[in-house]
Amino acid sequence: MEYNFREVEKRWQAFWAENKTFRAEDRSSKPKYYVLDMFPYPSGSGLHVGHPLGYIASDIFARYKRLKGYNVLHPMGYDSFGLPAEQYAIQTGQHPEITTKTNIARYREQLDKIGFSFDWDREVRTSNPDYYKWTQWIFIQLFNSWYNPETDKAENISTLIEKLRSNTLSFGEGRGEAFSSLSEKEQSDLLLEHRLAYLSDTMVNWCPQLGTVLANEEVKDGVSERGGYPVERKLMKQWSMRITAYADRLLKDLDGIDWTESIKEAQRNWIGKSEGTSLKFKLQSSAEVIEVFTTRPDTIFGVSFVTLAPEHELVSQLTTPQQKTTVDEYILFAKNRSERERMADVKKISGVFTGAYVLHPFTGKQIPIWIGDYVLAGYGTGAVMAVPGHDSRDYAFAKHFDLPIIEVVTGGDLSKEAYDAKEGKLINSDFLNGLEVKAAVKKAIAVIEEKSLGKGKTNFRLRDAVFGRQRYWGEPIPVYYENGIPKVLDENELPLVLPEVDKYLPTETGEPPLARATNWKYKPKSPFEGGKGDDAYAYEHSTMPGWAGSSWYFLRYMDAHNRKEFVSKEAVDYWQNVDLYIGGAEHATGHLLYVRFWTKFLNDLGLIPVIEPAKKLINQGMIQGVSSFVYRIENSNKFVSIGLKKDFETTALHVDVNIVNNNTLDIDAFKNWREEYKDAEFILEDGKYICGSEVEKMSKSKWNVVSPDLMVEQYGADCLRLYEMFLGPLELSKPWNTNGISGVSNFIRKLWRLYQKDETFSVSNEAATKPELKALYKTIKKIIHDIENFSFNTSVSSFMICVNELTDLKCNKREILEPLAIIIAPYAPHLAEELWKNLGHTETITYAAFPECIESYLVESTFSYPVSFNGKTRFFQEYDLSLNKEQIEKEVLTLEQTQKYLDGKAPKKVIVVHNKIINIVV
RNA sequence: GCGGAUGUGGCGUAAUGGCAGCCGCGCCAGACUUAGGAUCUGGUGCCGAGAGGCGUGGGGGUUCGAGUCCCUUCAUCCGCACCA
Repeated sequence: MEYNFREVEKRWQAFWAENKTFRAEDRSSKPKYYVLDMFPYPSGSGLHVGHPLGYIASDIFARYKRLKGYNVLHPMGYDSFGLPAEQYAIQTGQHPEITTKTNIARYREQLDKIGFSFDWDREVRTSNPDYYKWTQWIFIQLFNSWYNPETDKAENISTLIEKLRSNTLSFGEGRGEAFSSLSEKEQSDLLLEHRLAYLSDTMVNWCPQLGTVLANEEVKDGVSERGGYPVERKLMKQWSMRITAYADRLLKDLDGIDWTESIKEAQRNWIGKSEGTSLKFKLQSSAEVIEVFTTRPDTIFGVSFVTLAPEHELVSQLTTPQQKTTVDEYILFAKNRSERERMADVKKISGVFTGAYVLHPFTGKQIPIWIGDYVLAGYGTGAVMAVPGHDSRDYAFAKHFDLPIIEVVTGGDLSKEAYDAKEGKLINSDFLNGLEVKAAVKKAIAVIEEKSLGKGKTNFRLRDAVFGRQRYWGEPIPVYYENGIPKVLDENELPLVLPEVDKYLPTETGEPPLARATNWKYKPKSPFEGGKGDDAYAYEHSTMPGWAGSSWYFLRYMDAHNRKEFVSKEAVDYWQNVDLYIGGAEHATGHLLYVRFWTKFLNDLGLIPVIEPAKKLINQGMIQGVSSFVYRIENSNKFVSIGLKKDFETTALHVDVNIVNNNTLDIDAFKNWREEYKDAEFILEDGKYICGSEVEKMSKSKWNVVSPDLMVEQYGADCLRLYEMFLGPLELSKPWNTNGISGVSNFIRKLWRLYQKDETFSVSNEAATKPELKALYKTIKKIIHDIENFSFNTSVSSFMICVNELTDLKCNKREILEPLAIIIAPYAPHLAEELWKNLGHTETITYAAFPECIESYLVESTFSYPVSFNGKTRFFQEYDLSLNKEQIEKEVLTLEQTQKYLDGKAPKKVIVVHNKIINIVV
């Protein structure tokens, strides 16, 4: 009886759904294990074969853990707010909610076909009001919190107000003297400078085409990540998240989590901690000072000019009348350059002299002040002390404008380039002379601090995250404005539901789409209810960014239906955090940083017991598409096969990979593919049309998308699962090809046949032989090792070896085949369930016990030693494993073969490695 | 520029410092056959008739022994980047 995967897979999928087989228990005596996939954005084009790669791996792991006796939480949901649905809505007028629902339904259907063991009762959708109510609630907690540097954690804003009132603030600029006497608006403004969710005038990445601001992570090479539109810098009143308060903890806690080194490094880079010193330079002409930040205070005597960012606040004040026109022109020039232009000519040096001077803090010498756009306004103090001898950017600037270059550290050749290395001895440096760089840095800081010229300081590259989006399809920010003062809603007023609008575009006056909503105003309580009963107040019109909902979803799965809390204490105390998180590496500095930030914040408030969202993270590689091309001869409807195309002027056109087999075009299918090709003519080679191919990102527009549905239809879900794992190491990116899938398909049939006798299902109850037991237990050992090391490709290969061996042994015994069904169940669950049932079990295989590895079946009494001479293996000799090294050495030297290879010479040394190898050195 | 990764047959890949190429695809030969893109058997790194030699991007080193460890260099991919 052949294995009918279509019938079997459908039947078991129905069984699992009906019996809620994969439901995680909230209370259990079993140890817990939480396996999470990064939830998908439900796009209109459905899943392609790349999506399931990570899901299959996590599903295997989840199923394995269930067999190992764990209470496994393995949920799935949808990150369903986002730009594509909104873009589509703008084009078609279709409400994003409708397209989102349709897309989700399609995703669900596709996911179900692959046989994932998700606990669907816990599904979450970020665009669902029951969900975003709590996203808004967390926003309110962030608004109501500030970061107390003394306790090094977030606290309720009331503790700050208390400090301001009692004038006991021991840090900051001491602006709280008369807090109580400030107006409500002034108090609000002051508090906004401390709240973790705050409103401020911020330089934002503004994308005119998308009509919204973007976070730094959403801008790549000066253009928007989505759409690729130009992005410019613009000052706007914006909601932001004070993630910088957590910079140090986000950095430090990386050491405690088992994430890939590349992700951790990307985050370290992004946070960009740098330790140095602030240093004040007094202006020559006034009492004002320019403060700079430097990591090389040791080079202080090498300063030959000071450079300010064009946006620096002192620029207009210190520029001399003679230089004013030049400087103003330069500032205008710098301002109008888009980010993209600035990045494009990083190498081009531009700047102007202000005409003003500062005094060197130690020598008192005059130092010219320049303006240059290589200095960034947003980093440090927006001003640098230029040491052209030992900083390559200062060097380039000095060379370009012919400014002096002073050598203060030995070791370089300043006529050629700057010497940036942090080694060498200090020269021309007064009290630092003769010191090594490291010692000089220490000494310089000490002297600077002693003379109150500045102090040790840490800077981060990390910026606060802009949180508002001028978009429709996102969570409304639960804020209204009362006389210009932002106020958050009460918890019982949540969710603030996304209102209906007539169009999904900004208003004519450039307001976000939410400004189109009619009657969408905050109505305060009437005087009868104890309120003031004034006018209705305007709500905030921007919405939250895509990463808001995904920054805490891992918590919601623990308690998905809780109507009173975002997650109950009981649930989070039990489930803690994610044990295994699998997803793409593209979220390294976006989602994965924000989710860590919110986790730490919620922990500070005592709402959850963990400081990190996931203990272990694995990034699956990307599956790329292999595009196929046909070559159309210019001005014709004639296509030439790739081998002959050099004789013609041709245009390469993408062709649907589904009508190309092994680079050979299905000509009839091509003619039917599109009306315009109905009468196409072809120039063939060897009677075939051969297409060209190229590896590209899998995308609809490149016609290289392979949907998992087709694979499932043709080979079955188990085959797809095994094959995707068999492709190679999980972390590796690879182009999709189905060249090897027949091997996996054959393997499944071969495995099925092991359980058959005379064309029907039948296993024997005879006792297994030693070689049979060895074949099985060797595999069990390997599979346990492989799964626990996430080496799924090698485990598929081990299954193949095992089935090959058992086939050779003609093994048909229950003692072997029953455990075999269990160990393969995580990989090929449908097949395993069917075998399990046929073996006479009435329960699902999901909770069977994973077999222990019994080492005694693997013990051998002899070993066939490779005997090598000078490292080259010459022959094999079997010895009893009870023999010790000396005995083997003695034995092996008496062999005729050995004598032959020794060729009369005396062995210099004989190395015997027990159970491994014999090496004779001549 | 900084950081991370990866280089092994025709292809995807495998090898706790111990026989390089497991497993699979492809290919070659054969068996069976109601001629199928089924199934089964054998072969398949390169050079060589053979004995044998050479082989894990290149060059050094450590070691009895290196794909694996160290140094160096090249190539490809990814992330960050006038961050003082």
